[in-house]
Amino acid sequence: MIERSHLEIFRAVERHGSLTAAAEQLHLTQSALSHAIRKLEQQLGTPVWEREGRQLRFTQAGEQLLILANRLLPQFEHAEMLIAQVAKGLRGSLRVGMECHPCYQWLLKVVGPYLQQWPDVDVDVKQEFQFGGMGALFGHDIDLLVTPDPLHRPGVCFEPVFDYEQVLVVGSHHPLATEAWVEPEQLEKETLITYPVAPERLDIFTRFFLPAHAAPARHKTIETTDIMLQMVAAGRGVSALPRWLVDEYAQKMPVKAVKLGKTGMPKQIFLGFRERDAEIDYLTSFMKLARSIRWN
Amino acid sequence: MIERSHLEIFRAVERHGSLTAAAEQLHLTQSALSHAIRKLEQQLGTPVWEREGRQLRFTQAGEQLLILANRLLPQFEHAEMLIAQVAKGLRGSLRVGMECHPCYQWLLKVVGPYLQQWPDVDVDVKQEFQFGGMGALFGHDIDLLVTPDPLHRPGVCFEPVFDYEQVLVVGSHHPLATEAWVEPEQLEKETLITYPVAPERLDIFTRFFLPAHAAPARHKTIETTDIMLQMVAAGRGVSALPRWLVDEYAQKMPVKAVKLGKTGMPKQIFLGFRERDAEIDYLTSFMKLARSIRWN
DNA sequence: AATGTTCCATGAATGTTATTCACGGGTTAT
DNA sequence: ATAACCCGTGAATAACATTCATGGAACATT
Repeated sequence: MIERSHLEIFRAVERHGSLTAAAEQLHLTQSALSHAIRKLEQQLGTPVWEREGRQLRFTQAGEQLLILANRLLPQFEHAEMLIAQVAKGLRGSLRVGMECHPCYQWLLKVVGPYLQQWPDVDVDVKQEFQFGGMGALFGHDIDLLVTPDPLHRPGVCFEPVFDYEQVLVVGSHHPLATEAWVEPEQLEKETLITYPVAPERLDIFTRFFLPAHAAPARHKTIETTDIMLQMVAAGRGVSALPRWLVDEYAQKMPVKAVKLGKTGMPKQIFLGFRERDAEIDYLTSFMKLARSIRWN
Repeated sequence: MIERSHLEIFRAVERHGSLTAAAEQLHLTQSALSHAIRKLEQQLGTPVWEREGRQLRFTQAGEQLLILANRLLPQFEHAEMLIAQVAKGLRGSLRVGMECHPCYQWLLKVVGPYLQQWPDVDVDVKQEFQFGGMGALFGHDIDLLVTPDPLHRPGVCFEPVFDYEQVLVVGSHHPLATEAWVEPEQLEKETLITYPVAPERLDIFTRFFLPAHAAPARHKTIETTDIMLQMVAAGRGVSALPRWLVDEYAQKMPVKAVKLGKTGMPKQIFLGFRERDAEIDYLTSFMKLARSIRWN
């Protein structure tokens, strides 16, 4: 009924004082405006302005329309600007899903510079998914998945963004602290502390204990990295974490990293994304930035 | 660019989940919507939704449009409702101009019931006009003029709304308080207190003193009725006011009304309005109500 | 698998609407 | 008075929106 064009006419008429002048600004003829308003008046059932000699005076209905125009038109224009930015890939929101607990520390280091580089992109981090990280990616709950195990499926791509070594963490005074590496059997009397994740998704089980048909004495789960390492420092157990993470904590608490097996346990973190999104600049840019972050 | 119709489509699609269902609600065909959105997408330079198997998923641009739709459409609808009421004369604002100081007391008695009767009409009272009450009426600064002297001109109508008697007010202990009426000469040693208005617009001068070639000893002006009557009660002067007003104050302070001349001074209050506005219900209703208010 | 249903996209045909053009009447300024 | 300006109106036309008819893709059912 009331269309955006009507509001445009009202605003222009108010600004310029006459139909003719308003028409010029709108790149239309005076006649077009006259027709448009006439029709609107018929629909509304009331005149919106009255001629007072040569000039127009808004009626109360007209005043209402004017208020509406001044309130809504800027919103239309703002939205168009926003969408134009979205279209150009300059603005958007990037929802990052995490399937790897300690990676959160790593992500924080990436997000900082990224927000600088893309001031109009909002970054949102999600950590729990009803149907797993892949489900979240397919269901468009997230746009990017940080995971140590890429589950290749049509429609999604994975790119490795960084390599690291998974190590055993022990308290500084632990007997194993001085070993060059540990074998599974050496941990059979230890308490293993992990994040609360199914064992089949923990490399320490799938790639270390199981192949050797060994197992730790006890298995505890803890949600946060800080508490976990405090437990380890207190000699209450051992854990498996990325070396770079342990190195950071080792500066402030008595923990030590020990190689898992003689050759160590190399791991990779991947970023997964929907194939379709491969052209979104602010998304690929995130991956590029992620790869460039170096760890000493 | 983004039209109201686009927002309608978005809202309907969100509510019903499919183009077909949305089209039905909007009394259009599915094809119409498809075309409309296609064109919008071309203009915006970005798709607004994507097909995901059988159903649609909004893109980020689409989400923006959805937010816009949910914010703006209710405003359009509200404005249309408002204007419909204005058109029917059920809603509006009534700006009342006062050219008669003591009438303010009277107006208050009318406005109360009126606001009850017309809950959607705002009443605004103005008391000062750059070009007089008539000028304000013509200039659309006010819609209704309360005045004791109707100045008939083409385009405006006046209707008497109430008759009263203008009387002299004196303190209860004043020598004149016991008189049945006073003549101009009896006031030649008195101080006359009036509102701050040009003498030629005061009936006490034009209809009482001037015809008798008499005048009061002094003339003071006071803005408010309360202070004026306190001065009179204190014997510091006399004044001319409507009888109904004096009667009200006489209950709480020692003042008395005395007839001006043997026959008294009858007056009328008129309501003036633009001829054009004669059909506005809430305006004529005000006058009708004003006439019906009785004074004991 | 084959079939039917549902939903959307597309292009041509058809209405419908918006806009312009041409004109006339009214108002203001010179 | 006269000219300049502004608005309203109606007919002609250009632009647009909508429908119709059709086809393809994704599900659901058999």
